[in-house]
Amino acid sequence: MATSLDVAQLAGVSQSTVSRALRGDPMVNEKTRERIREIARKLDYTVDKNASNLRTQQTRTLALLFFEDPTPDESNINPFFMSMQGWIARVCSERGYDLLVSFQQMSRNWHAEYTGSHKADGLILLGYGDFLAYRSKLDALAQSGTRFVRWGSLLLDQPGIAIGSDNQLGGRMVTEHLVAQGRRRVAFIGSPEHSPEVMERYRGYQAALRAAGIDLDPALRVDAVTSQQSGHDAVLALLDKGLTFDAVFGASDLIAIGAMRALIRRGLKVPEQVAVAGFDDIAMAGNVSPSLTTVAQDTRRAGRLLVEALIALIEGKPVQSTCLPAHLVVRESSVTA
Amino acid sequence: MATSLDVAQLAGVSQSTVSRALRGDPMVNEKTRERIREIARKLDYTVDKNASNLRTQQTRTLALLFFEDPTPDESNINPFFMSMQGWIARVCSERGYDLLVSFQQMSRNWHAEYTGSHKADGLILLGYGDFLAYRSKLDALAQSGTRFVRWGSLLLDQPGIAIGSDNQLGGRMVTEHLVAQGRRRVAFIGSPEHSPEVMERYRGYQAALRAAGIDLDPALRVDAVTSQQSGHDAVLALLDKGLTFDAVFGASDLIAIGAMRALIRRGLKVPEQVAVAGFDDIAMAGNVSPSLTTVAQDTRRAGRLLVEALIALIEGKPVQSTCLPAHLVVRESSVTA
DNA sequence: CTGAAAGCGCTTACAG
DNA sequence: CTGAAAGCGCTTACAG
Repeated sequence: MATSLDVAQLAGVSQSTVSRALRGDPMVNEKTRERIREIARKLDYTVDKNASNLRTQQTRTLALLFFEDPTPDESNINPFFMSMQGWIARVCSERGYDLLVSFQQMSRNWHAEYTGSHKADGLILLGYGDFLAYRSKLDALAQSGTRFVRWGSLLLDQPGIAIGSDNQLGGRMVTEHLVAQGRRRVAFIGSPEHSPEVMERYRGYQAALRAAGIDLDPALRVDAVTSQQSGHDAVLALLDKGLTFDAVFGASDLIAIGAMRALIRRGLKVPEQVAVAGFDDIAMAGNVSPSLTTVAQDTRRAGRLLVEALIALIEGKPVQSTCLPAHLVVRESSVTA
Repeated sequence: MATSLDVAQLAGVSQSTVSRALRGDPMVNEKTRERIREIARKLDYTVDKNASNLRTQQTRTLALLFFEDPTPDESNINPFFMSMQGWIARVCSERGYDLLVSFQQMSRNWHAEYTGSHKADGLILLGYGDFLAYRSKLDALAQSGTRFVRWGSLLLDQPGIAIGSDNQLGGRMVTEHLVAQGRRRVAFIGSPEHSPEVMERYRGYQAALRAAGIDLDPALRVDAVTSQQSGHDAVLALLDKGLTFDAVFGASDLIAIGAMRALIRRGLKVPEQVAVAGFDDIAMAGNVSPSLTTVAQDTRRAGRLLVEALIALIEGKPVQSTCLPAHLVVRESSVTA
């Protein structure tokens, strides 16, 4: 593998000049620069990132950390996050950054592992769940001067920059929509205590019911993690308790789709007998049958914003937390013809 | 940020000893080792990867390269690849490797960029399409001694190690299944010339028809890239030409799902009038309605195999290309009650 | 069992 | 405009 010294030798210049020429330093004579570039190309020479990173103390690499919670579940990742990652990866490459991707349990050392070891200049935190448990890690990150942005709730008391959807408004809109369809007994499936985002969606749900003069029935709230299975089981639990309800708001599309399957399997008609709505607008939502009413989050814009906020942070520019608008997408699962 | 020298100073030993102790060198006195470890922990010291990589000339990083083809499409990545990536990431972390993820167009320099610059010890190539165009890149990779594995076809004349599904058998099984349902006019939607995997699926389709004594009708083959839109448009094209067919085999689930939508929109009953089948078994396949008959590829096993083959390659161990079994998953879209 | 020293391949003041 | 030299923070023969 060629080094800058090999290039220098062939070009008849010093290694310093090669380094300068390849970095486009205008101090280097244009002709020399071109000659050096040509030789480098012929030799398939590429700057050794480890050497240059070591020297400059930066990596031009961002780390994307997925948190799997609460169980290190064997099943697939929420497609919503996958879609986000797609955009994050694109923007990274657009901005000349490499992207390190890693799945994390909330084990000991991830907060020190990336920036301490100079693997990355900054972190993007995605899908972390229980914010109480993570709080101390976030504090440690902030304390150590690590640059990071997280996707999620914009709760006031969390350290660092956050980009997130307007979960509360989203939850409110979707519940208002269900109520507008004449539904009075709206079940909520999800775990507000587990994740601040779900908490916000739940608050929106509460607010909408309150505004409609409908009393909250605590029995209609069932815990669930973000998976079809979990949504499925939650509906069965409601049904088996003999509770009646005419609508289900799943805290995520995966939950809602699982819930819908359970309803249909038990012979209930969606949306006639039970209307269903979710949150996220993953690709599947538009393709299930009946197609799923949901709250769309703009993963494209979110991905871009996350990357750009982090880079700004790294470059020492001012950055603000941002709340993205969410919008209601009405489909078949909530509207009777 | 603490360095090994800081730790050494506090521990009253030399920097070499710190380095040895932290790497678990048994030469170092056990008590000293423990003491050093303790101090390192207190200081939140992490080995600088750039420095150690530079010294050892390896990175313990793998790069995952997605190829978007043929258009640098704005839309989402095939969920099949996303699922694969999930498993790849998990196995990487299990094996102590970091994972660099990058979307590539088949632009100039990706083949030199990763290993030449010591960003990664090896490459995983995913979703590359036109193998003719990539052939020269693969040759260059092989020539430069770059370690790489690719997901895809096991065509004999491609350089390097490949892991792939038995596309031909898969294509054959699904077509045989359609024929067994009494279908005689089976359309194929996909572009064999564009991708070797699709080519193999197409060959399986041909073989199954031949075995059933059904003449191949070239008019029933329509090009499509892997997207719902493309599958949708292909069916419309067939319909608008006035061609008749009683089954559609989409070269991917995305294509098949798009095809199904187009059929339904045009008032055709699936599966009664037209049976539909796909390939991949993405999560959506089981959730659309009617649920989609398809050929399942084991992304979990595939992801593991890709990572382990690449690591073996890096460690200089013998590695073989592997063809994974694919299996038919019969669902509602192909079977009349 | 431990330390002093070389060297991985760069970047960048400093000197000319 | 160019070169000689220091130094980024490690790992690992080599010597003791």
